[in-house]
Amino acid sequence: MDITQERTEDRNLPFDVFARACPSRGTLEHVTGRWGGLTLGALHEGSLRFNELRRRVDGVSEKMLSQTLHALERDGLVHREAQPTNPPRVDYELTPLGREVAERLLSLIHCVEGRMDDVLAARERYDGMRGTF
Amino acid sequence: MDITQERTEDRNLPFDVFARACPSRGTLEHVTGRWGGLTLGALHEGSLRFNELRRRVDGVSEKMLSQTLHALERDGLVHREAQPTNPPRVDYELTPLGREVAERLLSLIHCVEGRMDDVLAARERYDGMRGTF
DNA sequence: CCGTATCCGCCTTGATACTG
DNA sequence: CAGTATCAAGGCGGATACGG
Repeated sequence: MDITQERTEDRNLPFDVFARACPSRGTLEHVTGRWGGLTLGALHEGSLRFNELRRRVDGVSEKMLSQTLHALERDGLVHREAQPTNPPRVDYELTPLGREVAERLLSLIHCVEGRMDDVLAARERYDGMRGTF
Repeated sequence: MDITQERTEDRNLPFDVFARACPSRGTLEHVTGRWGGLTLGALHEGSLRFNELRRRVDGVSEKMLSQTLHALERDGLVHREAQPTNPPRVDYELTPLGREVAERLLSLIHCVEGRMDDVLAARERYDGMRGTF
């Protein structure tokens, strides 16, 4: 019932991410978490319905997507627009704040994707070290 | 013995982060994981030794820091420099690739930190909705 | 000082079933 | 379609002890 379990970290103390009790650490984890980032990334391309999102983010379960969306909505990054029709239609889209965050996140994602061959090469070097030496 | 448990995701397929089997998803998780991001952030300020890092990143255990560093080193984001002295001294620092990634990550972190009051306000609104009526 | 090895509890996750 | 409820399983992460 409590959306996403907040623990000890969420008290109001100075905003130093490195400190255990920093409130922004929680939000950061929602954003960078396993599904949060991919969800924001998907929504950056435009408004999406629940099951569209589910199909787009490969591997996410209904439950996790639901939890993720609630957390992001609560943090003010995602806006939920429900139409009381039948069948129901619910659209999710980024808020202005969400767009800002998503853009920086995508910059990171693209950076990693673009340098992926470097990463793969580094891995082979690393693994080679331990195998032969 | 296998550093950081790689699962099904790590095959060589097209680099579409949204796909379950995308190799960059793994690296992205190392970078944005609970401790990966904070570790990169700390190292962005300069080279650090193991225990300096451990003190800097509040709440990380030896085991998790060790795992995190290995994953980042394997991905070519962090360089490990061991001096065979006694007592041993090991310095960790970002590689050029690591610096690039860390900068984008920090941009994200600072964005979230800077807008934290918006987030907190959004949360109060959200929680208020569910409390009353 | 710099880690690795082992144990173990708990939370996250995923599957399934169900509701509006 | 758009979710919530429930439950079992296992991996993640912490604590501890030990090794180089």
